Amino acid sequence: MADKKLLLIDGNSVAFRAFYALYRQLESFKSPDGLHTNAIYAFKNMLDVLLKDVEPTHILVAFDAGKVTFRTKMYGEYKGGRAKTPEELLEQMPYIQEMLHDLGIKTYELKNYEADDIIGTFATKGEENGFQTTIVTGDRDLTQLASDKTTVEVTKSGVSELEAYTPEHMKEVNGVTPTEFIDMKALMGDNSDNYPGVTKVGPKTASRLTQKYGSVENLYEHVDEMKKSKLKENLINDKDKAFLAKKLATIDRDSPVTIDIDDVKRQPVDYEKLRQFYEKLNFRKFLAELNASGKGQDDTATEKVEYTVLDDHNFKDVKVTENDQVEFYLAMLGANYHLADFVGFSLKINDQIYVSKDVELLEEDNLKHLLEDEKIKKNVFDLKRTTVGLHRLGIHAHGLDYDMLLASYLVNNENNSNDLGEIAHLYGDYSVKTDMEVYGKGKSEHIPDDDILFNHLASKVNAIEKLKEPLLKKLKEHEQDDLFDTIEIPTARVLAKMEMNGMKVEASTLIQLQNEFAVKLKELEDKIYEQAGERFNLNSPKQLGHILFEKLGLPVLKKTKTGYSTSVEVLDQLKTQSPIVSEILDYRQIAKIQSTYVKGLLDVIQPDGRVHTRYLQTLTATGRLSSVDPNLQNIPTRTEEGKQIRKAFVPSEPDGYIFSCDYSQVELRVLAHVSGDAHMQEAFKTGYDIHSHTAMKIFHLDSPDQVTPLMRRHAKAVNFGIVYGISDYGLSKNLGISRKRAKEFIDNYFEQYPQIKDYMNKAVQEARDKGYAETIMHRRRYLPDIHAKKYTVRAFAERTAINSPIQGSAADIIKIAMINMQKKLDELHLKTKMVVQVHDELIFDVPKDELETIKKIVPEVMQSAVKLDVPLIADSGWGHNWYDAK
DNA sequence: CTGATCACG
DNA sequence: ACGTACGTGATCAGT
Repeated sequence: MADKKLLLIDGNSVAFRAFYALYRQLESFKSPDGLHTNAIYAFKNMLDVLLKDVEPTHILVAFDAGKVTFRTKMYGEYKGGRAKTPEELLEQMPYIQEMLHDLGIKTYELKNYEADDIIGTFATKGEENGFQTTIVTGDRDLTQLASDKTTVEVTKSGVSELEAYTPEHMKEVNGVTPTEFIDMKALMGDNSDNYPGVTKVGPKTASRLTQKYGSVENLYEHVDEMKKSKLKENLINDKDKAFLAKKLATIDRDSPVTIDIDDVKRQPVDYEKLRQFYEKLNFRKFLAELNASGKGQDDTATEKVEYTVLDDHNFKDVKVTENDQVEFYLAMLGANYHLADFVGFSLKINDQIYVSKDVELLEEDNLKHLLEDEKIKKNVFDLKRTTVGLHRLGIHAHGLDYDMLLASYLVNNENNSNDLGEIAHLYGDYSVKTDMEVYGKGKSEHIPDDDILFNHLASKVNAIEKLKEPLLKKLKEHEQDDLFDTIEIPTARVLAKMEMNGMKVEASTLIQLQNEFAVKLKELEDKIYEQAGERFNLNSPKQLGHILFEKLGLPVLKKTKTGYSTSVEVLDQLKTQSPIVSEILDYRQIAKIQSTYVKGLLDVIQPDGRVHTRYLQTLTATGRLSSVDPNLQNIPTRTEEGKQIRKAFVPSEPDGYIFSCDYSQVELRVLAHVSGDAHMQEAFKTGYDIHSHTAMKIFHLDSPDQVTPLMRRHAKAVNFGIVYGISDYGLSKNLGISRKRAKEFIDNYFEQYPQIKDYMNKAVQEARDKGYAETIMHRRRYLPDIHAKKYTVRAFAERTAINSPIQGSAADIIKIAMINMQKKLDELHLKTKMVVQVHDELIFDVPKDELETIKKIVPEVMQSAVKLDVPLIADSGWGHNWYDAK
């Protein structure tokens, strides 16, 4: 017999979560009849995940039957004062029930009882009948039902993440057993259900008392023995409240339900009705799934795309003029397009689609011309990838001036997918599958049969064409057409050049370092093992924690989720306790450099003696680039050992130079600009050292001479903190000063730079009003969490609202500088190559005789990228390797 | 595949 | 009473 598995879902609570998970898309999720469908859609998505994970034999979705329950009769204020359920959600509830019915899932509600009680009752039935039970809810109340046979999954942020409450997890979180959780709630009450517990008792105190006394009843038997205290007084005064709260908090595990466990057995899906339902609500994704599964089909079978397969004979038939609409897609298997195998290509010219696996056809005159002619405009998905791929075939692409990937990134960068199919789905087009569906993943990744592959490639060019207009319309609505045309598209072209050029890395230098570091590491290892009295894996935080905190008995200053923390922060404080600690720190530092940089870089030097990174242009939330394979944006610079790595980065020509130019304080200058703060602007205009200036301001000094190095260091941290959306706690931790002192710094700061404070308030308010934060070039970052109920979540969104326009505008600025820079290099026919970007810094590979020109033009171009209310300053350095270019 | 750690701006 | 600085990527251990 199959396993007996019971899934119990709190329908109202999950629908509520589902509704808010897609709240931002509320108005885009509408059926043709005008019904909102976001909660129905998200509910189904979540249900699919659950069905897959749990594989239940029995399911019940319980709903609340109405406002009046035995609890409201007991206590009139129960769940009073709650915000009314939004009408847009209420209207969806019957449809959720209808959908569940079509899916063969039982729904149930019971007059006078809440969904919780139905679930409690079935959880009991499940335990009695030998079921393994999973409960899913958005409400922590139900966690009291957790047992060895019953797991309670509580939805975390959104609906996709779940927190599994087992008795063990309950113990970790609340320090009590599931049953004791009821007593804990009795003492602390429940704000969201609007009943009080004992005055001044919160989760901490409630947990402590429950752990000590086990139950409310037992606590009150012993209350007289307690020491005189405010707490004791409160406990005595609020005894009635506590007992009432206990009744309210207790889920009825024996409510008079009229159905039994056999009635919730999963029934067959009614595919025909389900299809009609999806059609009525315009759920194209689920319809596509139905089609794909071949279930409940009618005459709308999976869309087959018409295409012509190109080969040696017919490729000449492809003809194109400047007026044609052209889409092109070049397929490679694998993320790293510098190396990945070609799979094929697809080409759409007006209504005609061509596909082929033979990418060498692209080198034929007519096709090569099509791709290289600037006047023939091509729409693509991932301009940079396409450009690099074609370059490997000897084709120099021009006229790629629309990129679906970049467009979708600008419109909404919450989803950072790089998959054409996934992105198409976001915009309601399910005609194209994801690469994962077609190619598989991991071990089973493979190229499918021709008809499937060709259909996939054809559907891609189709989707690029279909979604172009809607995406351009969105860009226009967002006032992002300039950002798209004059920044992102040209940046993609510049980055393609930088990546293809790559940077020369001398393996010999790295190998020499590798040997030196190996000796140092061996010495350190020996010393550490000797003091530890045993050999162990130094790279394992777990084993290291065991040695330091259990064997050697060092004090535990910080813990992680999984055990002792052994981070730098902790070890730095323990340095004085034992010499082993300093040696571990040294070991860690060198081991990091050895494995990540020396070994890591050696692995990615290509046969041309160079590394070819990929800049990810559509990943970050702020508009910055990121760099992978290898990451050239985190090459060490802070320690001398680390810095040595930079000696391996050399110019192409032996007597050439690496030239580096970085913006000075670009983020603070952006802040001075966007805030309009007169004092900060003045400081930048007069060319003050900004951190000293800040030190003068916050320490009330008259002259820069009075600023000590410590004051400057503190002021610098405050300036950084401001950019990050400061808190006194964060600053105090960073500087190792008291929280009070940190608060003084911040207060002084805002007093001295009042418009900065105004800016921060305005940034947060604007994010609340608009739902997003925006850079000087209209790059957006959506911040749905700005309305979150939980303080931590909301506060994070607020800091983000402050930081994103600053970090993002700085990213806009350097992108403009890069575009102008490449243009200048081309105009002057220089051989110098721009090779690396590190957020506020550009690195160049310069032939000897161009150094003087570069010294002059690079800072000029960078400083004039945009016109701010304060000057932009860029500082240069150069040498025969990256280390010396400072 | 996730978490801890540490490299960068 | 609570928990916090903003962005990233690579490596390793251990589930």
